[in-house]
Amino acid sequence: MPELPEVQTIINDLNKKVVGEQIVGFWSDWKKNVRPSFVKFKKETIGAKITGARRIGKHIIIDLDNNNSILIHLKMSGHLLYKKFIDDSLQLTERRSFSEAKTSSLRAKAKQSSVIENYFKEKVNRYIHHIFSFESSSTLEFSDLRKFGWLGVVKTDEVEIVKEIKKLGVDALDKNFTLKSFKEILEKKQKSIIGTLLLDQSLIAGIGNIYRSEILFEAGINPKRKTSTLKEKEIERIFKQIKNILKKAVKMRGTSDVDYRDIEGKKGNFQKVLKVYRREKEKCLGCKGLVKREKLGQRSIFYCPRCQK
DNA sequence: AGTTGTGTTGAAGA
DNA sequence: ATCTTCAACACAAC
Repeated sequence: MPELPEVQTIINDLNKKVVGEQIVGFWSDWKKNVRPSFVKFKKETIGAKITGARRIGKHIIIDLDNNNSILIHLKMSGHLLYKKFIDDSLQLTERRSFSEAKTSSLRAKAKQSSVIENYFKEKVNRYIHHIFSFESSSTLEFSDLRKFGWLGVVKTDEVEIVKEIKKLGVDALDKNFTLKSFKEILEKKQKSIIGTLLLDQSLIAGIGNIYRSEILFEAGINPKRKTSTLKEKEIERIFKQIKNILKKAVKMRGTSDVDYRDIEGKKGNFQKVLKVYRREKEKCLGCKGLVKREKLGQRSIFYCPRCQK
């Protein structure tokens, strides 16, 4: 789910709210996605204080004061939730058992308590698989319905050599990603389809399925164009919109089209200004035509065939 | 009730 | 190399 703007929003909030917290506990019920292992992860993180958070592409990096860093990828359905105040009636173990219960009698029992019922009304609280607890008694919880997300601990000075990070291309909002470097990437990838190229994290890191559609709409470029056919002016338009759309989406705290939430469980705002994403068969906002949905590779792409040439 | 799609990305196959 | 398909997983919508 989260693309660059959502991850950046999480990073900004972590830096505001979680820096200084000391980790005193870590719990997980999906240990196979904890690296290098649940036991080693605990050993390397417990007792340390959080010194800051940063981002590379869609990866979250939480730096600790013991020369270790926690790496997190939220993949499709991951969320980080920071909970300052945990109601006494909602102890961790209790929340866990209700969370696992889903439809059973335990769930029925959960409904008898209005606090717990409210808690589980937010879907994001029903799939918590990893929990950090802090000395202050607040928690950082990793909710992940589809369990694709992972987290791990590495030495801070070895973050860049983790294979997932190492193979990333330049970050889309990094100042080193310039029009010149964009042109060089296109030069090397003459045979690529522009809509597909924008998703390739090994070339440019951070753009996902929502923003590639929005970027190409704003640039007026048909997603199926081969990169070799793009004219100078068109390349400039795409580049400008990559920066423009991503920055605007960060300002608006990301897109909560379906289930993205910030670390307080609140929605972003960019879904209110989406122009083509998930608007198939609706009126194009630039002309009288209809927004089209097609498959590019395995993924849906949304565009206006009239506005995007 | 079975099929299809979902904001990600790695690995396997061609 | 490079592209396509599948798999990880759970759920909602058709």
